[in-house]
Amino acid sequence: MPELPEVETVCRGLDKVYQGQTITKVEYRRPNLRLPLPPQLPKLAAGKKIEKIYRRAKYALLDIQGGNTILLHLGMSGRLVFGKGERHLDKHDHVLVHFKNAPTLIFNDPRRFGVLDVCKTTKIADHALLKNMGPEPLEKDFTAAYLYAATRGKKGPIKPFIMTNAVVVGVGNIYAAESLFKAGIKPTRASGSLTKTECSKLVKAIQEVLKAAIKAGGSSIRDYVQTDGTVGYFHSQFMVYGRKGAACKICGSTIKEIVQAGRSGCYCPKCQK
DNA sequence: CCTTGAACCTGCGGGC
DNA sequence: TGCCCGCAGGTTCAAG
Repeated sequence: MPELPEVETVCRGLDKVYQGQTITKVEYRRPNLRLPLPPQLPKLAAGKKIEKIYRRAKYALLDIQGGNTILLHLGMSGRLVFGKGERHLDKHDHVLVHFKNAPTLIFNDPRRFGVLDVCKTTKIADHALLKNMGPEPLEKDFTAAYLYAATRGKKGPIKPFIMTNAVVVGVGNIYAAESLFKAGIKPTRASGSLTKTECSKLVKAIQEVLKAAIKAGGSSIRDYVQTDGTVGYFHSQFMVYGRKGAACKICGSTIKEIVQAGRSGCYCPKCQK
């Protein structure tokens, strides 16, 4: 489930629970996820308080005492769950963070596309995983003028383009499809063919879709963090994603599916030009 | 330079 | 019931 709205929601929820809490121990149950787990982290984190938890792109960032920041990426299947006692550990519970006076935080990730790393807080923007990231979609530097300039001369299709982190972060497969529907733009359009007006519509659509999803996610953070996250609370809001063959909620046309850059996506052939 | 495709993993649902 | 196949919210790297 981890797209930007989920990560944002998780960060807000975690911050409430863990800000000011003292880590007693970081425990690895395997040596790596997508990348090796940082061997220095358990020593760096033991006895340190968490100062704050926030988000950049799809990374959760945890500032800890001593000037270090933990980077956490949930990949495709990562979840953060509260510990219920070690007897209930799942085979995909890879990292456990124990606290002096708060529930154990467990990083569970069956597919192991997730990432955990640590670096100096002052160097966070230069971290290899973050340094080439484009603007945040909900910040003021992500504008129609920016997107228009970025798309000039680009021949590739717009959907994979807006999913590129160097262009804008946090727009995953679901919200790319939903945003393009909302903006009335066909996912196969050459990026460079978008007019200024269309860029403006697309920026607005991305922002509105993400904000709405964050709002919906906010109501499900408890389920998401405390249980196994099985809920599909936002599915009912999807206009196109996962709706291949179904009727468009606006015009009734049959929703079509296409594969672009290895990712399948849906669109309405009538509403999207 | 740009774009596409494969690779990294496990689990689940559908078809037979 | 069970096996095989395709597919899944992300990112990176190599090849064309």
